Amino acid sequence: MQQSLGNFFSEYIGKKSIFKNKAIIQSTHLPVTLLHRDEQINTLAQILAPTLRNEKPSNVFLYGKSGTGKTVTVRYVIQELEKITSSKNIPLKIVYINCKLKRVADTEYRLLAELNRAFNTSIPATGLPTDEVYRIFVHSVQKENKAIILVLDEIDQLVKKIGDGFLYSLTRLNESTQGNTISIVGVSNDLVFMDLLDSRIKSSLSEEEIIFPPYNALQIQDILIARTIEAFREGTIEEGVIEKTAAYAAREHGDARRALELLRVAAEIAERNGFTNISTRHIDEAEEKIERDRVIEILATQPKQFQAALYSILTHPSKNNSKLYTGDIYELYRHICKRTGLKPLTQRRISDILGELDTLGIINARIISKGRYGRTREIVLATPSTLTPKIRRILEESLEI
DNA sequence: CGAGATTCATGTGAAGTATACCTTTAGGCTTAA
DNA sequence: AAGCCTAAAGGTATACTTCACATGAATCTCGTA
Repeated sequence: MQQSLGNFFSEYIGKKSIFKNKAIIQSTHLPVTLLHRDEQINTLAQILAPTLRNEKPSNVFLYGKSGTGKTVTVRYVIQELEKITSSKNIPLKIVYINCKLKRVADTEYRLLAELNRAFNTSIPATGLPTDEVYRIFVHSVQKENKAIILVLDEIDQLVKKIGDGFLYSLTRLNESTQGNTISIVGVSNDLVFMDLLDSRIKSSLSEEEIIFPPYNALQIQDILIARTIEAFREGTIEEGVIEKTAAYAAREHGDARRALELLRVAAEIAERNGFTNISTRHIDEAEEKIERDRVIEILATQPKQFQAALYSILTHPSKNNSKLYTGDIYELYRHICKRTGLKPLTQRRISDILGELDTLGIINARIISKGRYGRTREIVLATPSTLTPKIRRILEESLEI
């Protein structure tokens, strides 16, 4: 056994890797040139350029569905901007925050705390008044004495959750930081997100807007080819793989990030199974694996109560696939709490939790009215049924059932 | 038969509570002069 | 006397509970044709 492991390792070294440079297709990689986004890059650069002359640039909003290159464009422009500012000693600081990450920036307070962290000021998780945290932030800004560009990625998530008040506070911050301007670059996946905003905020925040249209299949192919040339050894990609990947991605509103991920995971699968080439079959496997990993990742990081609620949905004895309703779930949930020693929450709270599980995309919880028989959420699992046993095992383990 | 009232099961908003954690402050102790 | 530590006081954010009211179509009621 151990002998063969040694063989395995030495063989592993001897084997030629499919990858030439794996980092190229990892999601953190920032390519040297961005394809098919010249217009957006130029516009954004023009908007932000005034910082180079110590003038406050307009606030900008970037729209576009996921994987249309928003984040990468921002990162690219930021990088170039920072190169200039640091070489010419222009006082500018750029802060990038992803609002989607739970527990990092999903309330106003936590966003502020994160902002302060960017200025190397640590803020306790609780205990301070929010306006105190604002004051600390203003103080840090003045101490650094630089113009600030604040990039808020996935800002729509945050606004949906806690409203738009914080945006108002942020724009007003300019009045209290004498001389040091703060500009906001908002990035949103939601195209109609603006409608949720208060009109005052809307006008001050979206002085400029940049739209990111989805890539079409050909553009995705371009992107994939450009990356694969650098990332993979020559001839490791079989005929039709690129096309198939692009087609998959185009089906999902032209999501380039997804396409690249698909390709990377496919390569990993191929390599692990001892293939020297990536074939279309690996793409299919990759698609499955990505979905699996995503669900499992979400699951594992959920609080116990969420897991218990989900477990109720999963194990509810609704034989003939009949629809599940909040009441049914809650009843079973209480049972599960009793068995696991978990303190049962109220139905009110479970109602909210079901809503959150819905936004996480693990379940579909549609609110319906059954007329005479009341109003409730109609709940269906949103995960592929092949995953159910696995999810179940994970939950059972975590809940110690 | 059809318009309007009723009904159910739960959605939803607001206000209150428990918990965990923060800063400030005051008192007591130690230390150095 | 100054400095430091500790504990209590006073305050906050967050997750949750409690209370009260809102929702909306199936069903019921009852006047009318």
